[in-house]
Amino acid sequence: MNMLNQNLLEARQNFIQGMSRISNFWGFPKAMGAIFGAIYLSPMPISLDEIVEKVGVTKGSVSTNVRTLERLGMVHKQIRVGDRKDYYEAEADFWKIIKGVLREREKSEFDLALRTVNDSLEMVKEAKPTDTEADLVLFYQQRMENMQRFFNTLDNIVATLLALDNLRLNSVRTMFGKTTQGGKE
Amino acid sequence: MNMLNQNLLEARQNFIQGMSRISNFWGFPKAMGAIFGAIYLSPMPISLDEIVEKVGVTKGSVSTNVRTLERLGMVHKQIRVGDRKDYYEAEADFWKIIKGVLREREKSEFDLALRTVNDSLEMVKEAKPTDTEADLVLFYQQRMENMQRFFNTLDNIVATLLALDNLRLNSVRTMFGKTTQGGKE
DNA sequence: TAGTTTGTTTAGTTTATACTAAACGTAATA
DNA sequence: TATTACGTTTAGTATAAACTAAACAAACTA
Repeated sequence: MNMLNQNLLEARQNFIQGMSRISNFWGFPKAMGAIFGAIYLSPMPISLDEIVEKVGVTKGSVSTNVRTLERLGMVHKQIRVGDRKDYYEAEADFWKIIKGVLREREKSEFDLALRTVNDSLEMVKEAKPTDTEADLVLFYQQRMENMQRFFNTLDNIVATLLALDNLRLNSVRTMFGKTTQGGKE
Repeated sequence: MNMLNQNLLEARQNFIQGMSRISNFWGFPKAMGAIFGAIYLSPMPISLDEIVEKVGVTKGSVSTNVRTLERLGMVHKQIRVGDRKDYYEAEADFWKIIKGVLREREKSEFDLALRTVNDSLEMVKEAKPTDTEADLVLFYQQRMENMQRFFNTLDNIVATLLALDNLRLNSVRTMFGKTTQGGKE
């Protein structure tokens, strides 16, 4: 099952390398992007060892990275009866992916930002200022509430988008792009 | 010009620390967030040395971090005649900020992603496949074009949002949030 | 039961990044 | 000209993250 065509090999290599760069730029491990690239360009579900071969990193790295890819919904694990290998295939619907990523962030640390601002705001409100401090307290309040509103609005936007997903995000797609994007082909 | 109220000090400290965490989470330097927090909570434009005092990092760190903050449009430098100090004030319109950040990303590395996929796609198209490779070439093309469409759509969305900014993003704000967010107060 | 074949975990190394401390450059002032 | 007051740059250090190599665990196979 070896590929012969040199041009194809180069194209794949170039693509994988590009995914690596993109991944790195967005704050993810380089290998993670490369691994996704390899899986994404595999016509058949691909085993861990094949990924190792195509990407050129160790099994350990692939193992951990592929797990976070799966957690993000970017790849799907496939197990087969009578075969101890795991096989992975890429999620080709990128809108589904960003939905998953948003949901992840939403949960974890997004509303922690909200809580932080809230706490500080409470502390300000509890402060008993002297006359000279009255203006400052007011200013602090305004600023923190301003930020609070912003985070809340962002929160609503994300929530709306996630809810919109029931419609498979078609509305968003058609609202903006000149080109439309299908799901899995 | 020392602040006396202990509660206010704690509130500010808590806020700055929170900004630090948020910054860190989104892949920016911790000090950067803290510095923005300090500037954001200053009623008057604040000098570099005052930032040092309030945040507790060195001048060098503040110098570099404040510069990237300015590049992102999160703070604005203010110079005064007959005063060699630089003063900084925070941009309080967060929608303006994310617009700036998006524009930054847009320019730099976003369409590099597009170019990468494009290049790989070109390489695939130039490949002269054997009969057995025909299917694979087709598959590669489909996958890469699929990703290309996605990036293009994203690009369009960002561009639309940026254009929408002429309306000061009011449409987006009112479209989603239950609460509305004013600009500078 | 011993031996393979798989994926996972761990200990250690490498690498990248952010920070500190201090030198530096520059402009105003005495 | 020397001094002072500022922002910037640089050399070195600390820290965190990602990767490698190898040990390990589990499940199947002979």
